[in-house]
Parts: sequence; C-alpha cells; structure tokens
Amino acid sequence: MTSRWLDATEERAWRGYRRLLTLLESRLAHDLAEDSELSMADYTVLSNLAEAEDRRWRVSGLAERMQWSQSRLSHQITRMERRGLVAREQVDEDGRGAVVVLTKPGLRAIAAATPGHMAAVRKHMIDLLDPDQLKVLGDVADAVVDHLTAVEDSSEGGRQTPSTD
Amino acid sequence: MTSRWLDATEERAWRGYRRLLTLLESRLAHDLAEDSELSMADYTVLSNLAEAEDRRWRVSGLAERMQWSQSRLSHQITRMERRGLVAREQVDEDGRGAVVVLTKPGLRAIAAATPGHMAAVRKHMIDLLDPDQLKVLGDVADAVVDHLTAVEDSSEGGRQTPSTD
DNA sequence: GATGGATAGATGACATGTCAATAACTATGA
DNA sequence: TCATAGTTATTGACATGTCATCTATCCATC
Repeated sequence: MTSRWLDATEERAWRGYRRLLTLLESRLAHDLAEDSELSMADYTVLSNLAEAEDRRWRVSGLAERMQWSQSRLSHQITRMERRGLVAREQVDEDGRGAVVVLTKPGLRAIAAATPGHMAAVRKHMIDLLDPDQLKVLGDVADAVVDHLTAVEDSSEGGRQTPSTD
Repeated sequence: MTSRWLDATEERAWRGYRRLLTLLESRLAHDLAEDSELSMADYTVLSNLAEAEDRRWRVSGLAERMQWSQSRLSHQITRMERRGLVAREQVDEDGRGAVVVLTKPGLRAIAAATPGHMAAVRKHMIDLLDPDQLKVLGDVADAVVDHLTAVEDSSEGGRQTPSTD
C-alpha cells in the first residue's frame, strides 16, 4: 500500500500515526496497569466520573461524552461494578435510564492512579513536543474529529458509535 | 484530570489525540468491514505480506515489523489461516521457526480492499490536512516513536511488545 | 555429545469490544 | 387511550488482545 496511494509526505504522516498509535497505546496501558489495577478503559470511565461535580453520569450521556457505544459502556460498567469501582442507580425522570456513580473506592483508585498516568502521558508524548507541534496536533485532531462528528451526524452509513477508546 | 496536569495547549493536544483515536479507528474499521470481510488487523497483516517481494514473512520478523506481540500475531494468523487468507510453512534454517505466506485468496482480498480503504484514509484524515500539518504530524510521530522504541530497547520496565494496531 | 540457558511459536484462560436482539419505557397521534 | 414507533440500557454470542505458560529447538560450553 505504498506510494501508489499516498505521496511521500502523506505516507510518512499516515504510517507515523499508525505506529505512534500502536506503541503509545500499548505503553500507556502497560504503565497504568503496572501501578494501579486499572486498565485504560477503567481509567477513562473513572476520570470522566470524577470530573463531574456530582460524581455521576447518565449512561447515555457518558457514552456520548466518551464516544463509546452504549453496549461497550454497559459491559465495562458491569465489570467495574463487580469490582466496586462504580455503582448503578435508577433515574427518576426516566424509567429506562440508569446512572453510573463513582464509589469511594473508585474515587480512591482514580486519585491514586492519576499522577502516575499523567506523568506517563508527559514522558511518552507531551514533553517530547514543542508548543508549535502541540498546537498543530490540536488543529489536526480538531479537523479530523469535526469531520468525523459531522459525517456521523449526517446521513452516511453505519457507525453505531465509536470504539477504540 | 484537567488543568492541574497539563496546560491549555497540552491538554487540547492530548484530548484531541484521544478523541481522534477513538473516532478514526472506529470509523476506519467500520468502513473496511463494510466492503471487505476484513478487520483492520486482517488488513494490516495482509498488506504487510503483500508488500514483501516473496509474499511471505518469518513470524518473528513480521511481529517486529508490525510491532505486535508474537502471541497476538500467532492468534491472528491462526484465525486467518482458518479462513484461507494466509498459510503457515516451516523454516529450513531454524526448526523452531514458522513463515506466514500470503495465499491467492489472501492476495485477492487485500487487492480488492485496498482502494476503498485508502480512499477512506484520505477522506477521513489525510485530505483534511494541509502539507504543513502532515509534515508536523510526521515529525510528532517520529519523536514519539523514536522515544518509545529507545525506551523499549534500553533497560526500563515491562513492555513485552506493543499492542493496539 | 550432553547440558543449561536462550529463542520461536503456539496455546489456554481470561479481559475487552462488536453486533444483533431483547426488554422495558416513553412519546405520539388517531 | 391505545397501538406504534422511538429511546435506553442490557445481554449473549462471538472476535480480538493480553499474559503466562509450554514445547521444541538452537547454541555455547564443558
């Protein structure tokens, strides 16, 4: 799939992105697991809950915010609930709804894991880049995210809702 | 995990990267599956094999090239072998070794899938960016990849070998 | 040429994600 | 107000990835 499809600059960017992805995800997941009992998925759920003033999110809202499918989130929550990191509650306004609540152990877990995780994010990514690069990276992400979000909302095929993390 | 750990520029870059990752991986996987019976993992393995002049790779070499763990590749190959996309062969020089070979159906599959996949890559990412952005993205990827590769080789803990794709 | 440690791959158990189907509600309009 | 359509969340079956372990083989050295 070499230079018949992408020119040199494009190919370097694309292959670079793929490789960065592979290595960085793996490394962050590994580092996180080393000093915290948490997977990246656990971490993301917990940190989103911790950021909410009332430490809780409606399932659908959290899925939307994280760009996860509801199914994925539901499975994840089931597993985390088993470990006592979160709890489910009913919603008054809507009998179908469910709310995920951060538990004390969950809060402790995310609080304990965050410093190390953010240090890893710095060490393996952020601190390697200068301000200009960070800005461009932000621009690039915005461009792609806006595009995909728009595509998603409009007609267009399939996508039930995102995936990887 | 907001602005206590990262400044505004850093946070925008980091959150943007996470979101891009989630949306783009999901979209590409979905688009690919739509018109090809192939997962992203299948695609990557097939395209790496197709790029080799003799359409074959030593398992360890392919794992190294793709930055996958041997275990992951072994499982993947087992599944793909079942579907007839690749085949395993013995290595003469080394009785422990194994070689993965691209089969005719495998070649047909990757040939059929590539145009659509690369079009998706363009549509959802490459064509959204200008040359400068592509260059910076390449630089960013190099910086992170070089760092992670170096860390991996040197002392440092854990990492058995990468993961996500 | 036997022995002990390294290497290459495969495999089982288990965590995670996807899709499709289902259940339980809510909302709408005849 | 009741049938129907849409929403919300859960679930089961199955694909995929991880880690730890096992087997076979290689190789350095005694």
